[in-house]
Amino acid sequence: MGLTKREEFTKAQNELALITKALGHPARIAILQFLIKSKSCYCGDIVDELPLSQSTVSQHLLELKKAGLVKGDIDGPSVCYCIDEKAWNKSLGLIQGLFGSLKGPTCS
Amino acid sequence: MGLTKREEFTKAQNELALITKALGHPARIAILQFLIKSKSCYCGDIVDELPLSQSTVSQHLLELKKAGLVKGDIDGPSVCYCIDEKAWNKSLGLIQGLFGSLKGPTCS
DNA sequence: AACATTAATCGTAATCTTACGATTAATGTC
DNA sequence: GACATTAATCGTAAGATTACGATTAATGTT
Repeated sequence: MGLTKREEFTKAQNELALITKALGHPARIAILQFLIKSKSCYCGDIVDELPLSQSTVSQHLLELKKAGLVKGDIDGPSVCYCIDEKAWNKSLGLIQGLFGSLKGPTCS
Repeated sequence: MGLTKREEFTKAQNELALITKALGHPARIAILQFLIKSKSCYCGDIVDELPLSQSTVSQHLLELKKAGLVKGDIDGPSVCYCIDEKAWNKSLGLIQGLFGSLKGPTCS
């Protein structure tokens, strides 16, 4: 065992889980907050800000990229990481869809 | 290595990550959706609905409980699992706080 | 061309997660 | 009290995640 039964769940469930999973680490929250507050950013700037090594930050950025939250534009020898605004808004929509589907108490 | 450096991040970052991490598995999304759509629910009902064993569902429910999204009220030999509405709304607020902090493009 | 800078990737180790079956604990029913 | 039902917990196996240092690849600078 030890492997998630993704194929047993719906595409929508997997999609939402992929996004929230990417958000499920404090370092990745910190990276996103940094990208938002300091505008356009290089991996090196994030490494300077966070208590993690360059390779670890690079790995977290890859997670965020796989979830679609972030995109990286090559800029010379650097890569400029930015929030993918379209995906960002869509992701919030998916999350709000889940939270908003609760209308009243689920039990009394 | 192999262990998240939680203490290096803020309490708020860890709190948000705990919630999103709990949401980061399709089975747990499915469980929450089931609790919402079918109102008050027992673990056994969830087991019948999902392609997972009783012990695995129990484990996922524990994850959701640790994140505070769900609470379990003992009802005879059963446990009635419900969305913790207060925590639910607070969680959405935290997530919206992150998403809403993006005002414009992070890079051009 | 030689060198510096930047970030991805590789290799590795520790730990966590996911999943299951089996067992146990708690409650209710006969 | 014996038995059934419900769900937690235990034990275990496979695999994923987190983290690091070292290396590599790509680009820019001298």
